[in-house]
Amino acid sequence: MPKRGYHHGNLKEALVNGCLKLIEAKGPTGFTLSEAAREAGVTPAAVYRHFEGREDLIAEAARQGYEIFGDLMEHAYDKGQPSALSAFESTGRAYLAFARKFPGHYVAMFESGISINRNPELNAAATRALGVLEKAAEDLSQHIPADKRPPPAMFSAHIWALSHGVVELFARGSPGTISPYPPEDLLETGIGVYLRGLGLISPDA
Amino acid sequence: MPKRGYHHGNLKEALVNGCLKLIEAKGPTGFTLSEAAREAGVTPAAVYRHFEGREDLIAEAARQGYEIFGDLMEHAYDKGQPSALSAFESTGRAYLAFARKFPGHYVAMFESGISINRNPELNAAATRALGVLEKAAEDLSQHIPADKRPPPAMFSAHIWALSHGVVELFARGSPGTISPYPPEDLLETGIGVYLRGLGLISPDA
DNA sequence: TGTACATCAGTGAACGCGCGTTCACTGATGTAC
DNA sequence: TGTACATCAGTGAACGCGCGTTCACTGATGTAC
Repeated sequence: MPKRGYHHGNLKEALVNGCLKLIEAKGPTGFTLSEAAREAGVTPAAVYRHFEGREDLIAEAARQGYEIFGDLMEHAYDKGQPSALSAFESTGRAYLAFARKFPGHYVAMFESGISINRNPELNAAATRALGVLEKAAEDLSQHIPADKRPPPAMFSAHIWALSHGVVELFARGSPGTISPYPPEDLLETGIGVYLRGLGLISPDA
Repeated sequence: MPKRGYHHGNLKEALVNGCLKLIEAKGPTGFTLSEAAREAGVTPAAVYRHFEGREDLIAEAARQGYEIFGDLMEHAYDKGQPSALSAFESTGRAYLAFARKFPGHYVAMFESGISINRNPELNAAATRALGVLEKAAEDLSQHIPADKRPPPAMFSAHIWALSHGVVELFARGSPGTISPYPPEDLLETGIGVYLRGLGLISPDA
């Protein structure tokens, strides 16, 4: 990568990347705008050419996260078709894969306290991405025996909560919460038991 | 509460309380030592009479949290006896109740990044509290049909993850993650489905 | 009960520092002719 | 192709501010006799 002179060339992206790195290291409220600028090799004042401030920077990081997340989810969903069950399981795995591969984005999206309604672009990206999850859950929900079918929104909330919990507690370096099992296995087995409880998987599978 | 003069009387507790309040409002890295002092109506310098610094203050908040948590868990566990199932479900409900009633403590304990091994007192409190959860899971685990019994550690990791996820996503004001169901119901039904999947509850209960 | 003294828990001033934000500026790039 | 000029993206100095931490200090409390 060539060393640039007075003009950075791609400062906006560089700032987002610096922001993501800092979020991973110190959490969404643990770094300063000046640190982000330094990370990108630039004066704090330069940040204002591209963002309104620190929060605006994080919101952009979150937006980009939702874009990536949405793409991954759609791809996973399509790949699992035409079976509702396999499409669902595929999105579950993709969820965890995303959280592990893009921890900074994940935090910016779900732990930064930035409202999804902060700006229309962010809202649109989030709505699309979360829509895929909902859809996968609704598809599968159709296959649940009617007498034990929970509302799709509840069903999807359960799965999301389990996934999020696994990410937070076991897929991070969080000390004191180490599990002897890899997060992938925990999530897969956890979802498996849950689906069995709904009659979606045969009892002895 | 009488206005005190030069001597505060119970500054240490007041600082912990201020810290908890600030954690709730701004997250574990979102406030300063000076703010905590101000919250307690005292000079920043006074903090050093009781704590080594900001992190030490948070660690004490976490320790107190684990003490309360441990007490609640033990009580819930005992109350559910002698049935392993009802003891287990009782601790599950108590977990969520704790998270809702003591959000500052909860964050200090599980989201602050403070290591459980920071000091022996903290470690002892955490070990005791988490031990109750493990025990409840192990008891119940005995009742799972042998052919579908997951290792107790995995079983308890699933439940903890589900509980934590419900707390993080649905029991907070986190915008954009609102669910139409109260967190209590989500957790209760989620655990219900899960236990059914393990054959611990009859399929048509 | 009174007094002298030790201990304790807070003050407030001081320090150097990094922060966010603004501003006039300047070097680099793009474009019209 | 060359040149003049507009636009753009960054600089660096400046500002006032709140931070963490230290220090000698002082007011309040506890205790010995």
